[in-house]
Amino acid sequence: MNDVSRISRRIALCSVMETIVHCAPISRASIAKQTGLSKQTISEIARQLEEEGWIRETGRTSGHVGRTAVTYDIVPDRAVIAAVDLGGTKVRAAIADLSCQVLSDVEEPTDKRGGHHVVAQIARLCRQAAAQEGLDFSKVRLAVIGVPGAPESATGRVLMAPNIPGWDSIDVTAALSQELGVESIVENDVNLAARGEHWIGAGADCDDLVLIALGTGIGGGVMVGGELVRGVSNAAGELGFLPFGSDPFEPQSLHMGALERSLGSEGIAERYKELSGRTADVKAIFDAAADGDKEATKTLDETARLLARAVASVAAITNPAKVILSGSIGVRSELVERVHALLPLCFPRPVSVEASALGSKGALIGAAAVGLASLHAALWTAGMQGATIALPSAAIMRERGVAA
Amino acid sequence: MNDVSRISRRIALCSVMETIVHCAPISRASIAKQTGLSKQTISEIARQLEEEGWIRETGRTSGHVGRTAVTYDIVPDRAVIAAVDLGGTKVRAAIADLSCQVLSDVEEPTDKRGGHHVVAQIARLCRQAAAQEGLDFSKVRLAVIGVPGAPESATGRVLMAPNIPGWDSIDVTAALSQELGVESIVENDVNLAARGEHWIGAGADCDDLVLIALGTGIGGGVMVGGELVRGVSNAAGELGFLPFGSDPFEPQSLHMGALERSLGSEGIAERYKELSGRTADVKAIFDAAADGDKEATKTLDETARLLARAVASVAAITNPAKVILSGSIGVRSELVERVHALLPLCFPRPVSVEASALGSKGALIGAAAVGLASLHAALWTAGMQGATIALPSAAIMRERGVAA
DNA sequence: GATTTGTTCGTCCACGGAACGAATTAAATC
DNA sequence: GATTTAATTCGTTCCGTGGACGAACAAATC
Repeated sequence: MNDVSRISRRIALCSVMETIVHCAPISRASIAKQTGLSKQTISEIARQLEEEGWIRETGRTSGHVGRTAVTYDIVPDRAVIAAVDLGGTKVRAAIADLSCQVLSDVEEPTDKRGGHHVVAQIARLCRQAAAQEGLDFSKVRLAVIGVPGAPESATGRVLMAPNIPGWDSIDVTAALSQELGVESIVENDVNLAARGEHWIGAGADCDDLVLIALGTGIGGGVMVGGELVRGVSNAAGELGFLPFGSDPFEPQSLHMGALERSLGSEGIAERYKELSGRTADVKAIFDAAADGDKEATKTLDETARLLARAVASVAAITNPAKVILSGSIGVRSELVERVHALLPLCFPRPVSVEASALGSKGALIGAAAVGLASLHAALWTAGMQGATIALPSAAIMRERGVAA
Repeated sequence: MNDVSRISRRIALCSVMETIVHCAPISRASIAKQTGLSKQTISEIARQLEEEGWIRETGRTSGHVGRTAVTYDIVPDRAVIAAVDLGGTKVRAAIADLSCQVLSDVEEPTDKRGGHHVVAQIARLCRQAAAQEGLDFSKVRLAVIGVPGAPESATGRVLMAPNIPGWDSIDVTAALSQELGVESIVENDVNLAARGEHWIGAGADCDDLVLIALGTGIGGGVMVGGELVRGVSNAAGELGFLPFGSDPFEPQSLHMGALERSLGSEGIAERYKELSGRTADVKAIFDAAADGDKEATKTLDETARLLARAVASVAAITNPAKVILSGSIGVRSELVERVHALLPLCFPRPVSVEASALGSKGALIGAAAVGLASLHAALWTAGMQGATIALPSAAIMRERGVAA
């Protein structure tokens, strides 16, 4: 027997697993109803899954007419993944299990020495996170690492990550895989944040969205049809290089993009200085504006105009249902509200603009989402073209008490 | 037997059809080798396909050791589709058959009365194209119509199509389906052009590309991972609304986008007038520049700078492997070369920029591509998630003598 | 004779449906 | 209130069928 004839079992198995992940605990009869497969097919598959340790009996139904049913549940720690959010100042790691719970979040300041030190730090944090849940690290099958910068898939290097010295010259993916002993996926952190919001955050209700992260710099995560857009060199969503805000043809705009120069935190501070003559960091400018400082208010207005233009740009190109603002600066309601007011003045179509729901956990949750989807795919769909096991919906996750 | 158990046959059938479409004429033994299915499975399926009239014997192999093989081929006119490119000034229609040949291109000036008159005209042209190939119109299964504007899938109206009066208030899709008696798909013409270039044009070697059409106005077709990006309201690629070029917050920018106002043909002519005081249309400006007119040259420089910024914008957001310039103005080498020179000055990553290979036939070929893919899907994949029959590659099509 | 094509035959996987026993609740009767 | 009966649901066994594969073999050609 070759590929094709076993494929129906594969499909059946996937749809059973998906149903259990979504609806556990659930009886075999219910699975049969949901999947449309016959009861004895379900029984066969359930027997196999139980033998292999993926699921187990957890109880029985009661209280309604008819025979009680045995209910099955995922064995959550049969396989887990590690999710990591590497920032310029701190690293966070978490473990996510097969039932899609995100567990044991640990955190540390980023090792300033960069290079292999950070690789080792990540590996240590992952082990620590696993240990904290009482899990043997061998249960970890995959690590997803969100990084600020553009991972280059061919070489494993991470380009444009100024806060992590040395990562543009070592094969980070290989080093991490080696250090952890499992496959690792390195992905841009803003992309992951978008994936996170799409799973259980502000974008859970739409498959076409863009997340704009505004902090020290500006970045974007683009999703089309529920899939992340990575681009040919993992550089999609580099909104900092949108050619307006400052003169895009000035040579410096090749290093720090035209928009980033005027919309990044430095640019905002500079604008305030130009208007008022005073030096202040972004937080101080927000405070000053709240206290009625004219120039600070003007600075925020100007900033929001640029942000609105950035939103208009992505809306013009990918026409998303929603644009999510995130990052320490992007989530400020002063900005979000200004964008609400300004966007209709420069873009004719309605675009829903919202602040991030997951905040600083976005990238970590996104890493979990990517990792779990990838794990499911590796374990069960096994190369079936187009077949995927959807993650449980935001509604289900809320029900299970996973707060954002 | 229900869905699941028949699925392996479905998959086998799809992969046999794909192989025949790609490699016809081909023997059953070769199909078996290519698909990995066993010889007798292929024989069974071939028998069924022949009975249903999809394929037929066309010859026998000879000249090599061993028994001669019977070769099979698609019955090309067993089912065909109609492809239509509706422009503001003319309508073109073509028939494309199952073997993916695009036949019998007919053309007419667009009926200026708009509305149902244009619907009727399209239907007539489609019938005419079929008749020209000696095909009974009942062979046509599907029509794909490229239109300038944004089709609204919910209502079937076509928004923002100023040259076709009335189409923003009638259900065009339904009217066409009714008039033709077959399902019809209405799609933005620039999107289709992108799809066409991706199939057998300048973008045949990459799955992430953006086509920018520069003519009277400016539009974009975005492909990510080999799929068209339509956006939540079919308005992806509305590059005219990129917020630079003119002041995006001027109220008029809500009607004609900021970039379109300065990069559309009117904007170019206006720029020339401002610089030189002379009135000229775009073609005359190109001619004047060729004759050494300083202001005309300056106008083109300015235009190319804006175009380069538009390219930079899409490159920053979706990071395509290639940007294809098309449209009567966009393909001019004077512009393409200037963009080649200017883009590296305002965008740090390499992006391949090329002129369209299909020219004015792009949308028509794209419509054929969309239609054929959809027809294949309807006939054989029949709702199998993720399964697709790929169109024959550009190389195969070239071999068959389909010139761009 | 070597090689390739295409058919026939037997086998095996996998799904579905019917029938049935088991387990439980709801209703009816004593 | 206790007991019997009906209804319902769960899960298994058994059998039929679709469909793929491999082996063997006939046919056709160099």
